[in-house]
Amino acid sequence: MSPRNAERDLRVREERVQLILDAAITVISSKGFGAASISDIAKAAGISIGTMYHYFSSKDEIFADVLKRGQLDYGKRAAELADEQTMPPLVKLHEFAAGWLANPINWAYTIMLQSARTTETVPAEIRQAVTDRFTANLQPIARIMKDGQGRGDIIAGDPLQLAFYYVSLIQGLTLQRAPGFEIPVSIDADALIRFFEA
Amino acid sequence: MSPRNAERDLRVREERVQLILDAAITVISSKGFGAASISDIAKAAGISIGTMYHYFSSKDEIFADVLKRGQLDYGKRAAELADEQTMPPLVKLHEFAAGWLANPINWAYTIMLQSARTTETVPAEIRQAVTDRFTANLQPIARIMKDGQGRGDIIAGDPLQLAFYYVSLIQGLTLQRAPGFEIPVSIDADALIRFFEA
Amino acid sequence: MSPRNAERDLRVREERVQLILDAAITVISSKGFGAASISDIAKAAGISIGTMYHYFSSKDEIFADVLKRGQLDYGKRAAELADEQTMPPLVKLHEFAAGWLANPINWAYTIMLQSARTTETVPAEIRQAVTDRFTANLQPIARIMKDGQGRGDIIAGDPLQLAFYYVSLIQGLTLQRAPGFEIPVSIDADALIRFFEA
Amino acid sequence: MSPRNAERDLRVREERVQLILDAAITVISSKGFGAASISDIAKAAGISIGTMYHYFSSKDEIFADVLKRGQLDYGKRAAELADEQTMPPLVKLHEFAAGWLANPINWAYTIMLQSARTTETVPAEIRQAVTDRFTANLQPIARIMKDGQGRGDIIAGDPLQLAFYYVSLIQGLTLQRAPGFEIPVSIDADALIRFFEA
DNA sequence: GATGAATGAGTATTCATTCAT
DNA sequence: TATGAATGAATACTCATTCAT
Repeated sequence: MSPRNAERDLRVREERVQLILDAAITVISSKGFGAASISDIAKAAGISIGTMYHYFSSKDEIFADVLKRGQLDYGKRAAELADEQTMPPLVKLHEFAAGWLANPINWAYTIMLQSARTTETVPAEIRQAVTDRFTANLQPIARIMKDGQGRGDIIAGDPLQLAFYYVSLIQGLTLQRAPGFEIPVSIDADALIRFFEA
Repeated sequence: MSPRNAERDLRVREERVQLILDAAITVISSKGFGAASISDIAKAAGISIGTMYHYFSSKDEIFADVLKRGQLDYGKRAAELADEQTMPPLVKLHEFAAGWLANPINWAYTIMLQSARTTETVPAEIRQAVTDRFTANLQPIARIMKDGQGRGDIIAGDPLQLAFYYVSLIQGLTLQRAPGFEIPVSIDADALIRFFEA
Repeated sequence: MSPRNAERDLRVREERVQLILDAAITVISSKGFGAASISDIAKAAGISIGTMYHYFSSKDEIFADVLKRGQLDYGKRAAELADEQTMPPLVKLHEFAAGWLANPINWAYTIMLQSARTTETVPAEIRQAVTDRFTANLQPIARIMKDGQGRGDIIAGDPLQLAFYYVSLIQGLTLQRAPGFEIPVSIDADALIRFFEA
Repeated sequence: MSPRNAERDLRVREERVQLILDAAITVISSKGFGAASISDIAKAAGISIGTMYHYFSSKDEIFADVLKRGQLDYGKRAAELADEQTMPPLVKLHEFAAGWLANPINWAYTIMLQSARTTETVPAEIRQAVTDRFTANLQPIARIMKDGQGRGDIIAGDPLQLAFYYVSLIQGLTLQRAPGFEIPVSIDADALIRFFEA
């Protein structure tokens, strides 16, 4: 019946979705979360508005998926580092922080995370899902903290709480990086991990 | 006409302005920065839209003034603590963090600060002013850090950088507090200042 | 506090509402129910789109109110005739039918009535309200039927059922009147009431 | 290529067309005339949108053809009854009305007929064609009326006018039948033809 | 023929801002 | 000063139609 190649269609679809999500986070990070419009995103992705709605049913869905993908990528990176066998824990923490701080787009994820969790108009189930993913992503970091404590490299304290403060500090720093309006203080992973060194 | 009336008028005006700014931050913190409308704020302040425009010339001005007042209050509090003579530096840091974390509205200031600094559509001079106030507010905190280092209470390092990381950590933590969607980790000033203890 | 005249404001409001409802039924009757847009109605009413939304919260509400007003007017006219003491019942039926058929806009009410009752996307409570009003409006007509039967002027049968067929016939006839595309049969109240004469 | 294939192709095509028209009237009768979309109809017919456009050049054409087929079917049924030799005229009227009222979809044809004839945006030639078919369809009904008058079974009056009122009454009654929101009056062919009995 | 992704004009709705009273 | 009705530009979303595969 179908003269189409179903497999290829699926691959094209996946590429399109990624294209749109990339465009979305780019626009959000330059225009701000509230001011990012569907037509801005469509323009950035080089597709029409109609096509956007072919892949996403609403602006909210796009934003939710952008955030979800960001959280999943971030969780994957944390899990990879936690499972890695040869790198010392402090180096892992350094790598993770450096990777996050290197991308000037990441502050946008922090804002979106916060907006999704605190804005009353966001449906409760989405707020819960975002919170759950955030909490789940703390686990691998906590494992790294615990490993480091076992080796005597990392300061004492509940590993989960340490992970939480570590992530909060990274997010707090991310927010300070406005291009062109830098604060006269260096933001670097070296200084950051010093707070967690034993 | 009489000086006493002019004086009274000025006082009434100032009260109105504060009333509106209070309403604005309340609405922003509950509905989110992007969704806060002029009519929401007017309703929260118990005045009409027309009256709002007697005191502020635009929505952007209201937002800018909300943020400015927040930054000034915050700076004043930091300066008071820095100048205080009897309290040990670590206790000052504890007090400051506890005060900030206690108010569930403060995350909204963090979001506004960030939005103002990173959104391209915000005029450059406002972005600069916000950054300047942020930088200035680091100074009293840095002084406290330096005092603590002199007494051997606080860890080594550039006091300004320590202040910056301290503030970033507070802001990062503030963002995690979504009412009803708490993360199973306690957020408290005790745990926070431990990172700065010598 | 208010420098406005509350009473006058209310009167202006009521006038505006009527103006909009008038414009709406006019547009609906010329462009069709489905093609009548908010901007068409605003243009016909000589006001801006924003003003429309000042008085009505949605297009659906406008349509519902147009229909409601039509049904209430129609019910009022039926009740007045039923209560009238001197006119013979058959003359009342003639008057009512003639009045309805005289207004070339009335077919639009019939279409709206039908659309509201049969379209699945219309909320059930509105569908029920429309049906209830329709049913209620049958009562005065049924009373006229009964009076006529008592005098031997009107054919036998359940008065409510007679009323129902009478109204259905009027509505069916209304639908046939397309301006410019007339059917070569006269539509008049005389012919209509003959079916109900004893 | 072979005549037999061409013939088969034609039959397949005709079946497809009927399938689409059936799907269209089903969707229209459940979602309403204005809300019926091409993709709804394609889904209901179990074919793709692209395929729809192989058989019909536009949405308007589909609607026009749905209505045309409905009118032709209806006219055919009327002609068959008129030509039938053994059935008494009143029974014919009863049969015709009962057949029409039995199908809960028929109200949609009445709405479409009306919309096509009164909406200004519909091309004049289509409006004329619809009117002409409607008028033509009155002829066999008028013949039945005349036969009945000859036998003394049916009331006096211009047969064409009687036919017109008869059809209008059927259409008016059809409109009242909203599923789930019935009016407490029975709608039946028995009651209907009584109005035409001598 | 069959498919459904792509397009963009059109529509409902919101909201900052103005201004007559 | 205070009010809130009026405005219209901006924005999310829909859907008939086209066309490459």
